[in-house]
Amino acid sequence: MSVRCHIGRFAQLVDRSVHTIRWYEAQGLIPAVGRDAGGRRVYETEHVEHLLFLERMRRTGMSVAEMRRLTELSVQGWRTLEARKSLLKDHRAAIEAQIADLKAAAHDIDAKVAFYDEWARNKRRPRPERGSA
Amino acid sequence: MSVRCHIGRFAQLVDRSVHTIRWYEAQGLIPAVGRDAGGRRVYETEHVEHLLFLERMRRTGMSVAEMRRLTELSVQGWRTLEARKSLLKDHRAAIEAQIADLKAAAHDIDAKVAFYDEWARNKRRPRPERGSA
DNA sequence: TATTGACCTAGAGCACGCTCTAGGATGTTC
DNA sequence: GAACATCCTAGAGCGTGCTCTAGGTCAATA
Repeated sequence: MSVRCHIGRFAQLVDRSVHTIRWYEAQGLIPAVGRDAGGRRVYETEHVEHLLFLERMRRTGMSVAEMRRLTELSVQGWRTLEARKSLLKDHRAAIEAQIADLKAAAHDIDAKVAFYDEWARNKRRPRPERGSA
Repeated sequence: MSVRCHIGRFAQLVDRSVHTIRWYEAQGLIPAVGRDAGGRRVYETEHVEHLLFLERMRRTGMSVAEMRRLTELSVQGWRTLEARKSLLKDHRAAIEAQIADLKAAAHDIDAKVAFYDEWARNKRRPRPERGSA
């Protein structure tokens, strides 16, 4: 499926606001956006794919600076493949670290809820309080 | 192990700055902090445990508003156990959603890296570009 | 041709979570 | 008793990532 559209439709496709799309472009996150005869931005399939990928990175904690770097590199073609791989591998490591944090927090919550349940059951606060809230 | 200390040591124990600790207290994240004869804050074991738990929540995306709510509830004793459980279960669901996002992103990165590798191997960009960067 | 809606630029404003400054009090050490 | 670290309050400032306003242009529709 091929795309060629103005900013409103594009914003819908990548699930960001029109304001945000223009701001992303100003931040260097969207390469080579064309204009129509009336000066309006025209987006193509590649822009959608690029932004959907960045969106996934953003939602997992990649900063605008890193997304800009990735975008800069990608407009420079094959010479930057290694640099892009390196950036992505760093982000992947950050993702793994986040997953570890999240799993630990989920475990802490389970322990806390069990603590609350015991408290409620016995109608008195249990002694060995591991982590309080 | 039992703790009774001033703000500097406390900040070390929970790995936040002294500034941040005072700010957290102003935000209602630290309940019932005592003072010594000179007016300096005195922290106990329970404060350390409370903050270490909040720190885990914070690192997994819990907002200051939610941490404040949890703190408010916890100073009110057993009557708020259900409310606390509910809040924690909501956060646990948010954590599961984050983990799903992170796993999807890791998968996307792997696909992108594979794409780059094929590009480098063939010295030309592969056709079926699923997600571009 | 008048209206309407989508678009344009430039720049201000905002929510969040800290982070730091200024000016001063306290308390331990030499 | 003087120096120095650590603490205090009140409040300003900052980095990030948007979000919105003002004032105007463009093009399709009635």
